[in-house]
Amino acid sequence: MPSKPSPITMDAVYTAPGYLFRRMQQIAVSIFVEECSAFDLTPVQYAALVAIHTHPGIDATRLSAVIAFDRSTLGNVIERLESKALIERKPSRGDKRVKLLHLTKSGAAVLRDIMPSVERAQSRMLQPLKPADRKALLALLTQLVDLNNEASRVPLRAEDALEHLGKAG
Amino acid sequence: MPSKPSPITMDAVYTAPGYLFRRMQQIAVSIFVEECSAFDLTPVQYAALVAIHTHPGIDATRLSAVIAFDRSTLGNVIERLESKALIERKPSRGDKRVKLLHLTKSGAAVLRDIMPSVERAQSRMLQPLKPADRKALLALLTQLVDLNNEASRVPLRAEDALEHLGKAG
DNA sequence: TCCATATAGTAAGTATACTGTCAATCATGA
DNA sequence: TCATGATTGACAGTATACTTACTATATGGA
Repeated sequence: MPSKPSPITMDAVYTAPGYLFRRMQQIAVSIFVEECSAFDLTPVQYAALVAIHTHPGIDATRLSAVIAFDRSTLGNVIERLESKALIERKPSRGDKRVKLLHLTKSGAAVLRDIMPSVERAQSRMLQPLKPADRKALLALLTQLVDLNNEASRVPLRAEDALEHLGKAG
Repeated sequence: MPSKPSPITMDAVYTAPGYLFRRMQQIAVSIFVEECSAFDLTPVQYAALVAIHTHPGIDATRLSAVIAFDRSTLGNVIERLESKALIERKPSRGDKRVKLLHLTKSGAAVLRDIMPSVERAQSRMLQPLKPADRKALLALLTQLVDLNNEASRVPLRAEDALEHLGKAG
């Protein structure tokens, strides 16, 4: 038998996981930007720098798979990083379509220097919880993101990204 | 003594709570939009509709406090809801600055009809976890968002929002 | 070789999210 | 009452995030 629709209250919003994920993401960005204000880097730009540092000579499409960010969005992010002279784009010899990404000296220095601030930011996000709860939340979240990988518009493909090494350039 | 900086790996990104919150938020939006595609409503627009339904005659500033969304952003959201004829803006008699928000008949109908899809979406987000883990994650997340409320740019002020009732109009 | 298909990067369009700023309006206190 | 400061909604500007479409280029098979 069909159940009567329950009256709509704000709990329909406040207790919904989607709402909590959104709020927490906004809080996380806010904390990150605050801790890292001296470096003028957003969380997305930071992640891109790390990935380019870890995969020198990666191209934009693979970069998007490695950090699971949208390809179109990433184009703009790359532009901003380039205009700040933190990265360089060089044409690939093998494939005229792709542009290979490398950190500049300045980009490598910024990445090195920002790390302590990033770690402070990441700590602050979970700070209000008891240590055991921090571990539990992180474990559950890691698990959930992994299990939901295919549900995301841009699934994480960490493996694919390694193929390019040695092939391009 | 100062510790040597550890080499930067992708784990600096993958295991960071901020990164996991971002990924999970994107997955959540993706699932919501998919389940609710028949209604052409975004998660933010849905939350606004619920809040306006629950607080008829609320103004934009209080609405922003009730759902903890940025005031500037909310202006655009309200515009879109109005252009879809889901809500109405009426001038307040008491205060010439404010515009009071109400659902239209159409808005109330959409809100009633979309609820099952929203609930399916919210379920799907946590589906991959075991039931006990879903409860645990939700509890920790609720706690963390609440404890971090003041760290967010737009803290939730559910109480404030109730004051307006009976005063305005 | 040539054609169909696939891919890389780009661009346009929409929707959040936040920063500032501004004019109009309101509330308060001298 | 009048000057001051606060509030409301609007706007401009920047940065994600995603969709669709487009060009240039690669690649595979007939």
